[in-house]
Amino acid sequence: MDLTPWVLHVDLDQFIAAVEVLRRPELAGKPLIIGGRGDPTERAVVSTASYEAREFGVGSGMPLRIAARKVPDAVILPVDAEAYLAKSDEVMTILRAQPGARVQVLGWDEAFVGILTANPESVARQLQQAVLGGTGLHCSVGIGDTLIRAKVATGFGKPRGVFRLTAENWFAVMGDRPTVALWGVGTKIARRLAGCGITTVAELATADPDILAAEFGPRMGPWFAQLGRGDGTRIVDDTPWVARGHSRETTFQQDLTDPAQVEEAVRELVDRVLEDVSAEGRPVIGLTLKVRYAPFMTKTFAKKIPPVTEREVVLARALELAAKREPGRPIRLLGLRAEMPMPDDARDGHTPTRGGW
DNA sequence: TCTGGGGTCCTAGGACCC
DNA sequence: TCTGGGGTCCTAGGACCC
Repeated sequence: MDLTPWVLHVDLDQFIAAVEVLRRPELAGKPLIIGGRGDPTERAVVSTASYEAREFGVGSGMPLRIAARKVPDAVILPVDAEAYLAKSDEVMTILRAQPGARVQVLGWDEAFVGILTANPESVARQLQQAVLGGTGLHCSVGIGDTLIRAKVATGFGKPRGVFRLTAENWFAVMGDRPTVALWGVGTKIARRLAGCGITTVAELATADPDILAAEFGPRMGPWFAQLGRGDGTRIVDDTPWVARGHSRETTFQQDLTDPAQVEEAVRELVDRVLEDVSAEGRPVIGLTLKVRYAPFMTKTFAKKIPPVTEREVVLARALELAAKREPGRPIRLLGLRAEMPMPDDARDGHTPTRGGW
């Protein structure tokens, strides 16, 4: 037996839509859009669309209003975060129950599974069967010799499939694709890379490290080159997640103009944020207030503060931040983020990634 | 017809200190 | 009169992901 450490990336297919169909089987096969409070006349965006709705060009992040216009027959449902979290927990429990599996959760609907095996495809199929049998949900599995390759592989397995991406076939599969196909490269970075003459994954992999460092800095430069090669850690880290902070945001259906309204909104944000923070018993050591005046105009105000737990003190600090806004300008969104102190041992050793593990 | 809400990490530039 | 060099911390903003 030739046992090798493999990384499997498990990604549930159209997760949110699938959970809704489980609850309401009559929705199966219909174009389904989940977003906001389920009211397409409100300011909100699409969280997930079923494959049937995606046929019409609807995708996550699209304004609900526009999505509803594209698919007049769509069933539009409100986001039910608690239901998705509960289903997600079921899935993760099943994954952890697999013999020898180490599980690193990435989000509601995806996780890395590290496992020692001679046949990763067979393990992948087992995982799919276990998840389907236990929850009724289908998933795709990417197999890789690094986390990055496993994550990227999943896209080629969707839906309900399995795909393997390793050092052997990385360049054959990914080399000619645009850099934006990589996990962690969005449209902005892709454009800056193109400005350096780098448009494909293969070009990024062999790019001059000095040029990348000059353009993106000492950490991100080397990181992007590594990304182009698919290289990186193969260690699935199952240490429990410690949140760096918590935030709450509110988009107002009608812009706020009255200062008293703004103060009331800040008050409410503080209370909502503190619900999460105090549940963990950690003090607040920093606040960031986000103010959106118009669709493309957002300002943030940040302040480090001595560790504090009292609501009244946090509120006073938040109001100080709010006082820095442009007075009299209509506000479309307010957000408040509270930072919390990290245990010393949870700080270090992280590979630079954004919004990831 | 006009962009949610929850996260993470990186970088530039200024303040401040020695 | 003129402004080094190194370090840290903080703020503001950018980018990405699900």
